[in-house]
Amino acid sequence: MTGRPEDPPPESPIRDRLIAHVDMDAFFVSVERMDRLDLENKPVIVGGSTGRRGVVSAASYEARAFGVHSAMPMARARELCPHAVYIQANHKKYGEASRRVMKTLGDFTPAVQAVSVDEAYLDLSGTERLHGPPLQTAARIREAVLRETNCSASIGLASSRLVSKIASGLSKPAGILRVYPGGEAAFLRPLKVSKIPGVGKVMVKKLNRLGISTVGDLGNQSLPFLEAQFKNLGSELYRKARGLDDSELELESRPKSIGKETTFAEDTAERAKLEAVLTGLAEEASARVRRKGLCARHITLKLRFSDFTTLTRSFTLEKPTHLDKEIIEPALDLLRRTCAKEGGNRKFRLLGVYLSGLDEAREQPQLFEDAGREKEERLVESLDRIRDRFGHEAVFSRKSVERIPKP
DNA sequence: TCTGGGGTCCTAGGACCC
DNA sequence: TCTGGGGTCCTAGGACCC
Repeated sequence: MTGRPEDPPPESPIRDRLIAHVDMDAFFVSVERMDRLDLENKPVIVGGSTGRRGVVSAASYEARAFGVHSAMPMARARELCPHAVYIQANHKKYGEASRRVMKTLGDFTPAVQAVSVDEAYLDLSGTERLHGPPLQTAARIREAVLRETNCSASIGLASSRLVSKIASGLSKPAGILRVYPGGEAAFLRPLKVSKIPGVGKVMVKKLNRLGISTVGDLGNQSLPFLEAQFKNLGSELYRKARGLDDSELELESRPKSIGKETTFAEDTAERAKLEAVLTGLAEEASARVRRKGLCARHITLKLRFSDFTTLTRSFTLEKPTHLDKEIIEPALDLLRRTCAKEGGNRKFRLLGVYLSGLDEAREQPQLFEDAGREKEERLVESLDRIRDRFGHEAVFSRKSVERIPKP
């Protein structure tokens, strides 16, 4: 990262950067509209997949007019907007559309950080001679995305990730908003504190209790006061309120964790079913870890009871692994121990497995006692090949098959 | 109204080591 | 006998994001 001629000298002001935050508008809805012209101008709601137990993943602007928003329980959405078109979320489809969006963004700069399926930061610093003035560049990016994917995007332009993200949010839908260097604090001052990324429901409540409702109010507080109230978060708030953010784009990153969880259509206390489901979840999570060429050291079991209380139990392996059976066994063990201790006869609402402590999979030295392991490696390899062609459901372990009740 | 599934980051206590 | 200080790892929980 050092010594390249285009790097600015370290003392040069960071605000010379030009960061764009590209945020797709109601992305899942746009993708669904690609192959359904009849959805144009109608309220459309894309929702979760667990029977009636879903939440809204995306709502078209027509649906939002009725008060529907993402993360809202589907039951509530149906009350507010019964005449909307309801569509089951298809994440595979959105992932493919997302790749096309990111590829299009990559035509403007190699410095693209995809932060989620529908959002990316672009570092456009120094591209003015190539692309022209920033606002014009943003308009061309928006048009290119629309042309290539038929999806609408909003774009914020500013000197940092923080401010460009807030700007894109305010410009929605299909807008472009630029905050000029030096104007960050004035731009932020009138906004509600909830506009600051990282300030959620809990923090808003706490701030409001202190008489702080706008970013301007927040900016009037002293650093010691905010630190006393919020510890480390306080100093972050102090900086964010002033639009200060010198964080870099993360252009290449390895995931920190990979997990798979599911909410049952109906709560259950049936041990055989729980173990079968957990086995399936662990297999799928470890298959995804393998696909990325990684190994995991920590296994976390997540469970949620009928009353929505949620707990996690984790276990650290001696050696990282990506083998199904080395993950399934400890996961089942965590489940059994937890049931014995605090399960009682409580019904479960959700089960999940998360794998973390991820690292590159390394070739293990071939020891004699590893013959069984070697066999296991070849087994999962061939299973993965089948799954690559036919999907994860093409192959089940004996355990998860035996115990999954026939639909 | 009744709460998905994929994640990230932070905090904090206790164990353990030097 | 009374009792250090720092660092790292493990575990659990919680806020937050899309």
